[in-house]
Amino acid sequence: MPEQNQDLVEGNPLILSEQEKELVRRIGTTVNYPKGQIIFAADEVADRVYLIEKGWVKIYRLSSDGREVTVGSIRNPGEMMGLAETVYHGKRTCFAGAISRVTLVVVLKKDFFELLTHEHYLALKVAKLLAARMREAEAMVHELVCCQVPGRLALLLLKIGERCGIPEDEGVKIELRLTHEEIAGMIGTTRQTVTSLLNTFKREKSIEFQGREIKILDPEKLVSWIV
Amino acid sequence: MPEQNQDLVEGNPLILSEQEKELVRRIGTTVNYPKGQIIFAADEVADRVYLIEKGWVKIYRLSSDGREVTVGSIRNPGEMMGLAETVYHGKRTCFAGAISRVTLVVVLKKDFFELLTHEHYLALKVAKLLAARMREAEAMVHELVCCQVPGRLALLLLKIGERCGIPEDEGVKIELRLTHEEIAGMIGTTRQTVTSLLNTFKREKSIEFQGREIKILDPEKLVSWIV
DNA sequence: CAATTATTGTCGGCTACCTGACAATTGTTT
DNA sequence: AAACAATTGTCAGGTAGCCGACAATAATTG
Repeated sequence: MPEQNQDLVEGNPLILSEQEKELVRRIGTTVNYPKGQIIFAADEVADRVYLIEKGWVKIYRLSSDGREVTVGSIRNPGEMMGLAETVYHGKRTCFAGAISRVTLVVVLKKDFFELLTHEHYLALKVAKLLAARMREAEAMVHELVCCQVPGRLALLLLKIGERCGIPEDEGVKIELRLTHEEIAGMIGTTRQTVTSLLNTFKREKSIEFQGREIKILDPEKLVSWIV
Repeated sequence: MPEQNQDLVEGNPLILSEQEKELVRRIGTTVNYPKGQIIFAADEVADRVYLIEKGWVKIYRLSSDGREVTVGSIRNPGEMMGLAETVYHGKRTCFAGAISRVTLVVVLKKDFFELLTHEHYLALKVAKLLAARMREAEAMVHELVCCQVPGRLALLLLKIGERCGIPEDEGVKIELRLTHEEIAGMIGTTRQTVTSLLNTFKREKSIEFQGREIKILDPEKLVSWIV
């Protein structure tokens, strides 16, 4: 059972506290999705929000040539998703896909808004959450503009490691079984480039492969790729 | 006097309504900044938010080699700024610089939060605002990943035109007097590339220069650059 | 368990775009 | 008006990373 990096829960505005989760659970329905399932799609009406209980979800758009572009980051257990579009407008602009087997609490927009007006400190929490995501998105833009591909890949690995990595002897294991194609979509490059760079990182012993999982051995070395 | 595209005010979540602005004005102080002035800087304590009354502001970060990277879009009159960082954490992560002469209403965090709890529908407005910005940032990421430089420049011109362009006979004039360097920072490319592309656009009569201002003559042609 | 599909590894050519360098023009200061 | 600074225009390398193609594994399916 992957135990979350505990210091990230307290004070992390992205993750709901146990009480907050409880409030959401009370007005929602729990649902399971198998790996690979699409949870919502672009152009659908955004009439519900989700709380992730178990598993990971990727938020992506489709480019004109059909490639998946991960515009948000990966959403972890304890996070909400589908928030921005539900709070704001009518329609989804992106897709949400289950990276692993996922358990979600689904809450209808109407019920969610009612909760927000009653527990009105929650409205502030939502604002904080969106603010934190904003910052993340801005950081992403910054990286895309300033770093080249090796740096972006190194950064991605480090970020994923921090977010949902499992500390082990001699490194941090990333249990998400991302394909190189998925990784490429997250940092704006091609599959081939990801393959070759990961092998470069492996050769210099920054990372190691365990089956299809990646283990970060030397974060320092990865950092040095970030130009 | 640049009159805002009226249909963008109603229903545009980025721009405050007249009543909302009035509420903000009542608890804030009006200040003027000359063109070029830095309004806030990275690492400062984020203890205030701003309402833009007149002029335009760019939100940017500095890359390690000193280039300005515009991570948010340009902020227009009627918009708030400095919101995300004030709502969320302690410190600014980016800079705000006056593109033109600017008039702002400055509101202290404490007072702003008090307003939010009293006029609690305003908290929802803030959430909506941040949600809209999120979407914008995600669109930016998508563009950076999927479009090449000519497409990104075309898109930028079209977006600026829509946001703060002034419809004229035979086109839309962009009154912001952006330098090619500034434009480069907004789409992640170099100054030289911007210069040469703008001239390409001029040659095909998609745009025209009026002094240092740009006028969009043929949006269709610009769209066709977006691969 | 074989058969099929998905994922990874590798390589050569190609091109979009960056880098640096310098001249021409425009804007600003004294 | 002269002097200076900032912005724009242009051009010749150089290169990071894309594209296509194919082989080698690994994972799924019937």
